[in-house]
Amino acid sequence: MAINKASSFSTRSQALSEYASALMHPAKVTILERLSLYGFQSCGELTDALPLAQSTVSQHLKSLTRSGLVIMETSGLKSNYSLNRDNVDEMKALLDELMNKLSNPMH
Amino acid sequence: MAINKASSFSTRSQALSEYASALMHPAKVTILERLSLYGFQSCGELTDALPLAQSTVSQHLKSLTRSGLVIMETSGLKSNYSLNRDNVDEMKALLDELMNKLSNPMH
DNA sequence: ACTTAATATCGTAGATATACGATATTAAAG
DNA sequence: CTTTAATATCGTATATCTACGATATTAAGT
Repeated sequence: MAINKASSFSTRSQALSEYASALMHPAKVTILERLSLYGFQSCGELTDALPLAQSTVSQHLKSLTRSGLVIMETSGLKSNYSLNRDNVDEMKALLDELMNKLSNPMH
Repeated sequence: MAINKASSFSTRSQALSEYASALMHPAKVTILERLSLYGFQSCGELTDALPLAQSTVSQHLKSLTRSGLVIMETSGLKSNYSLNRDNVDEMKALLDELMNKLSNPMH
């Protein structure tokens, strides 16, 4: 069991759910907000700002990168993370569309 | 391990993540859209519309109800589900706020 | 070369989500 | 009262997420 049925749904609702998964943990929301505010942040700066171990933060960053919302660039020893604005915009558009559907029964 | 650190974050980002969890599966997105479109739907109608077993749909409905986005009313043998508009609006406001933060670095 | 520092990865563990079939519950119909 | 129908719950299995400490990797500094 635990067969994956996600792929039987529309690509739009799949994309929506994948982006929603990127917001699923408060730490991830906070990371995205900080990346927007500061332009970029290293793993260490984010670890200092969050009540989580370095390995856990690195794990969250990997998950955000996989989701496409975040980009990593290395600079010497540091890894700098920043928002992928294109995909953030895409997420915004999908969420706006859904919110409009839910607010306005007229399709 | 697996200690729950979610409560160490702001109530706003916690609320956001909880609503995001309600969108985490394409089936849940589809259910919310159908509830908006049709006003209400029974478990059976939703099961007919989705490629999932009745018990799985019932489980998704329970999770959506727990999240506060959906309300259940029984009518004879049937359970009719509809959107909780107040909480949908709250989710919309939280998502709008986040999307604005992510689009516009000015706080 | 050696040490230090930043990050990533590994191993592990508990919690939760997804999925189903089988069964229980409950209301209506006969 | 028995049958039927709609839904919920139970039991179970797999997958994924969250979390950590320990370790590996890698770049820079000495």
